Amino acid sequence: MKHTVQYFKALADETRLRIMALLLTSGELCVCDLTATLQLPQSTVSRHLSYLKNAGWVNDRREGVWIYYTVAAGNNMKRHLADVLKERLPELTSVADDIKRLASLADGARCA
Amino acid sequence: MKHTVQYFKALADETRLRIMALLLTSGELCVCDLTATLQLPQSTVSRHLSYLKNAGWVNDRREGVWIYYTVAAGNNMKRHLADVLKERLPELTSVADDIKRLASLADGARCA
DNA sequence: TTGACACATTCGTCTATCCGGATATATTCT
DNA sequence: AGAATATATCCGGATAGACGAATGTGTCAA
Repeated sequence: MKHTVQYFKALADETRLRIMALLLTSGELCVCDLTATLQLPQSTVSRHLSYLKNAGWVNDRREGVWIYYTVAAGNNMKRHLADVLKERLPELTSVADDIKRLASLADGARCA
Repeated sequence: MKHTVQYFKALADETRLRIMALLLTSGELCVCDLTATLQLPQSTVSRHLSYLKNAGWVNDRREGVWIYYTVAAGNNMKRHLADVLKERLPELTSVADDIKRLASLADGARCA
C-alpha cells in the first residue's frame, strides 16, 4: 500500500506529469533533452527525475556524459496507470506543446 | 492540466485511496459507514471526503441526517483511472481488509 | 591535469497538507 | 424548544515537498 501511495504522490505534480508524458511518448530521453523541452532549470528537472526514480516510475542508464531515462516496467497497477497516462496525457494542451517542442529540437544537436 | 494534477494529488494519500476503494466497490456509503470501516476519527474521514469532493472524485447527497458519497462520473482520464483503481486496489491487503470489515457491519445498524 | 560539459545534490525559504480534539452546523424526534 | 445524532469546520502544531542558485561529482578530450 505504501508503494501505491508513493506511485500517486510521484504523479501529483505538474512537472513530473510532463516528464512522464515525454518519456512515454519518446521512449528514452537524456536530462538535457528534458530540460530544453520543459524550459525549466536543470536542478529542477533533475530533482523531479530523482523523485520519479525513487518512486519506481523510471530507470536511468549512463552513456558517456549523458544519463538516459526510461519508464520502468512494473506490476499490474503501475503498468495499467502508465497505459492510461500514455493514452490521455497528450490530450492536455501543455503536454501536446511539450511533445511538439521536443520534436522540433535538432536531432543530432539536442544537448548544447 | 491543473485539474489533472489535482486528481492525482487527491489519490496521493493512503486514507483517500482506501475511501476510493470502498466507494468503487460498494457504490454508495455514508460517512459513518466509512468511519466505522476505516477505524479513523470522524473529522479525519470528513476532511478527506471534502478533499476528494473538491478534486472532483466524489459527489455527495443528503438523505435526512446522513450524507452519502459516490464516485463521480468524469471525463476520459478520470474514468480510466477509476477503472484501474477499481480493478487493482482490492489486490492490496489493507484494502481487502477494509472491504471485509465493511461487509461484516450489521446491515441495518451500521450507523450507531 | 586542466577545462568543459552533463548531471546530481545541498541550501534556505515558502507553501501545502496532515493530524485529531474541540466546536459549529444541520436534521430529526419528542 | 430541547436533546440526540451525523457531519463539517476550526485550530495549532508537525511534516513533506517545491523552488532555483550555488556547489559537488563524474566523464571525456586535449
